[in-house]
Amino acid sequence: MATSNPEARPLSRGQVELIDAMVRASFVTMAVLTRTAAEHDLSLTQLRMLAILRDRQGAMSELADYLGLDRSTISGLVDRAEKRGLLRRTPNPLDGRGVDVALTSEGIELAHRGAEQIAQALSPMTRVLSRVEARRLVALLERMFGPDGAYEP
Amino acid sequence: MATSNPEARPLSRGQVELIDAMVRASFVTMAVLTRTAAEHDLSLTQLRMLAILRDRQGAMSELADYLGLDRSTISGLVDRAEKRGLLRRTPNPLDGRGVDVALTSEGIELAHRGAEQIAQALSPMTRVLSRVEARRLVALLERMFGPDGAYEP
DNA sequence: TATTGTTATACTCTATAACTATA
DNA sequence: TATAGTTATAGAGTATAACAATA
Repeated sequence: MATSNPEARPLSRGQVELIDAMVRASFVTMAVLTRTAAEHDLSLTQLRMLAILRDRQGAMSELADYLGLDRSTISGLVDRAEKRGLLRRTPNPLDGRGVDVALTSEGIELAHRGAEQIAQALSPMTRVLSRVEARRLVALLERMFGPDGAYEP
Repeated sequence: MATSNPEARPLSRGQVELIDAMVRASFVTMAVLTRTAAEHDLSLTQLRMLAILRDRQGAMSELADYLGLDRSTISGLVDRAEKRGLLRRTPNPLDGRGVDVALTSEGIELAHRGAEQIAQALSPMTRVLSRVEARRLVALLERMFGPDGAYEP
């Protein structure tokens, strides 16, 4: 439900400008990510799943937590990726209900190439900044959104 | 197809850190946008459409250009929004083939509330920065992604 | 009883292809 | 012929509800 909050704290002009800039930058960044994923016939969600599984394999339910999606949604995502040979399901030996998921070598390679290609696709923008500016921007973004690892793309 | 480019220019460590930070920040921002839209039973695409139409009404095909989507996709989006009373189609009086789209007052109000609520939802993060830092961040983002208006969220 | 995962169902988003009406 | 828009179709992503198997 829409929690209407008519007495929200008013935002300064500078705050609004920053929010607009962040939203705009995010849309551009996501568009690059989506396009890069599509070049490999992957959705953004599939690419995120590969990125997560590259760092840590685990149970279906853990995957659901990381991606913030329902378990039934994960079943479908894993189905399609498994059919493409990108990952494999294995029954959890300790819990008869559990199913673990791990990338195949093909999946690992695709995740790696995807990450590399995203970086290349974004680099024309990031290269605009000097070394000092880049470091400053990273520091500001981490102040706002938390340091490395707080979120899993 | 995946244009594999094995000889892409290598990226410095600083560049990679900046790219990672931008991607992470974008995912967080988009998650806030998606959640806020969902509170009004809107998809992110629907919210974008309302935001675009708030600034300028126009032809279906213009909407397709702004959103970067196929015209057939726009037909469906407009169908559902029209059924909800958020916008209205009117035949273009100058071109018998054309159909113009404009928000209803209900649509305008929802677009306005949506934008306000997004700003409120993002403000806990942006407020972390001082006035000077915020201004600096906006300048850096605009250097990278172009100034206001280059992209339409 | 509670949890894990799957399945059935329904809806949105998206593109492609085929179509119509107009230019 | 070319353009604007719609429709039919197909497939992915998503959630809810119902379910089976296991804990």
